[in-house]
Formats: sequence, structure tokens, C-alpha cells
Amino acid sequence: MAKKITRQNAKSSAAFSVADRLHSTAIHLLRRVRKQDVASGEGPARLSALSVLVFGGAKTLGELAEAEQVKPPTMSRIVAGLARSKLVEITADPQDGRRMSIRPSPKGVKLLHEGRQRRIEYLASHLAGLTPEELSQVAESTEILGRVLRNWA
Amino acid sequence: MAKKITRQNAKSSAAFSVADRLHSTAIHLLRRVRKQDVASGEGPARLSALSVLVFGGAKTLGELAEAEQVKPPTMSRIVAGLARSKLVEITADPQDGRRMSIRPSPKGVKLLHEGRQRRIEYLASHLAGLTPEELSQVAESTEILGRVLRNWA
DNA sequence: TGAATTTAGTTAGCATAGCTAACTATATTG
DNA sequence: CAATATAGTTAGCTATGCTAACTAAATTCA
Repeated sequence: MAKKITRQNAKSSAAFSVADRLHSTAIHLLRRVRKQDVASGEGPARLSALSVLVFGGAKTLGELAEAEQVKPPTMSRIVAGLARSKLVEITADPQDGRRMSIRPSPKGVKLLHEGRQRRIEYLASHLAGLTPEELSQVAESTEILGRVLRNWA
Repeated sequence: MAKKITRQNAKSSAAFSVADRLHSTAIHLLRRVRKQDVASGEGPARLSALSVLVFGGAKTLGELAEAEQVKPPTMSRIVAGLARSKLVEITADPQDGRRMSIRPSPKGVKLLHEGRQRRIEYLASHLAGLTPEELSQVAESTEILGRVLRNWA
């Protein structure tokens, strides 16, 4: 039995094909850029958690785990590593003795900004060959995808 | 001393700002999509290597490591895992006894396509809310970034 | 009030995935 | 044929993910 082609199917398959290439491109792009982070001396999970703290302010461990889409035991170890490197400061919540407040230390803020600088400069240097039109296409599309992410189920 | 603003600087800082948002968007997009791959029962490194084999054909271990931007010992273990799960077949190179030829098994091809289907359908379902114009913006931009990746130093 | 339950985070133990250093085995070169 | 180069493996480290089982604090309710 041949599959019936409808307007709905046509729309789906366009999204399908874009999704496919988008996925592969995102993987390979990040794999390149990640290598710049080695210079920071911290792993990707720690840098990402630190970034949440630097840009979003102090969080509890549970909030951090939620933000990073990771289970609490995983975040517990990530935070322990950040604390060992003196990149975050931890205080007990005076209202609720079970909770901890985790915030970036000045050293953590500095390390994050430097790493971000390196990483972004590296990526930007590879975007530098694009025409202004291409660059604004990419910017526009990034904007669109950012909106998709904010509305994610 | 104020920084002199030239056409070159303007171009660089546009690339810089796009790079910044692109990086963050790519990270968060992949973090969501990755979760779909849990259903395959194989880790991300194995799925990615298998994908190279399925779409690029048989490779030696060194070629695979190169393609995946990983050191040979790392790829050695990834391939061992894929072989243990019977997702790849390995034969010795008759010309050069040091080399091995690694190719996907029928089971490997099937698993990859199913996983890809799940992952892409999931991503596509979230792109489905976009207008046709937005979708083609994203497609265009993905194309541009794919070209950037192919020319990467 | 005080026992039961819920909530926040930790500990233990497992698997994957990355690395370097040091090894084996095969090819190549002088 | 000896020396060297190349392909891959093994051993051992760190980091990151998980679940299951724990501790301790807060909350509920009989």
C-alpha cells in the first residue's frame, strides 16, 4: 500500500530532514569547540555547571541538577569537584538545614570568563570566513532554535 | 586608550556574538536530544562511531579514531564494545596484518537507523511548531555550518 | 506532641569514555 | 638482517552518567 502524501506529511518530512542534519552538525561543531576547554583544567560537566551559576546566580544542588538535566548524585560529585578546585563557595541555607546554597567564587567567575573567551574566539575565528549575509543567517537561525529550546516540553 | 573601531573589528565582534549564542544553543539542543538515545542501550561514543561506519563504509581503527577526533586507545575500547554487542564485524587486512577493517553488521545498521529515527523524530516534533520560513532559515544555516566544519583547520 | 512520611543531599558501586605511557606485532628501510 | 616506523592493545588514571540505599532535616497528621 502506497503512503498517502498530504500537506501534513510534507511539512513533517521537511522538519525531519532539517532535524537530521542539524543534529549531526551540532555534534561535530561541539566536538571541535570542546577541545579548547582542555586549557581550563576542568571537565565539561563542571564548566557547564559553573556557567549556570555565573550567569544564573546561586542555586541549590537540586536546582543545579535540574538545570543541567542530571540526577542529584551526579551533580553532587560535580559540585564537590568545583569546591575542591575552589571555584564555588557553599553555605548552608539558614531556613532549611537540608539545602545548600552554591555560588561561584571570584576565581570561578574568572576561570569561566577566560574559558568562554578562548572557546568563543576559536569558534568565531572559524566563522570569520563567512559573508555578512551568511553570518546573519546563522544568527537568525540560532535565535529561532533558542526559542524552540525555551518552549521545549 | 579607546579601542579603534574598524570594519574588521565590527566583523569580528559580529562573529563573536554569533559564536557565543551558537555554542550555548548547540549544547542545550544536544543535551535534550541525547536522552532519546538511551533507548538504544549503547552509549553516545559507540553510536557516533557506528554512524560513521554506516554512512561512510568500512574503516580501520585509526581512520575511525581520526574521524571521531579521539585517540586510538579510546577508539579501541569503543570498537571492542560495538563488537561485543555484535554491531560491527572485524576482519584483518590481507595486505597489512597490523590493520583491521571494521564494518557495521546488519544488526548495527538496523540499530543505528532505529535510533536515528527516534532521535530525529523527537527533534523534528519540536521543530514542527516553526513556520516554513523559519524552518528553511534553520536548514540554510545548518548548510552553512556544515561547510564551515568541512573547511575546519 | 510525637511517629510517619517526604524531601535534600550523600555514599557506594557500576559502566562508559577520555587521556598518557608502555607494550606487542607487523611492515618498511638501510 | 638489523633498526626503525606504524597499527593497535593493555594498564591505569580521571571524569561523568546512572541506580539503590543511606542520613538528616522538615513536614504532616493522628
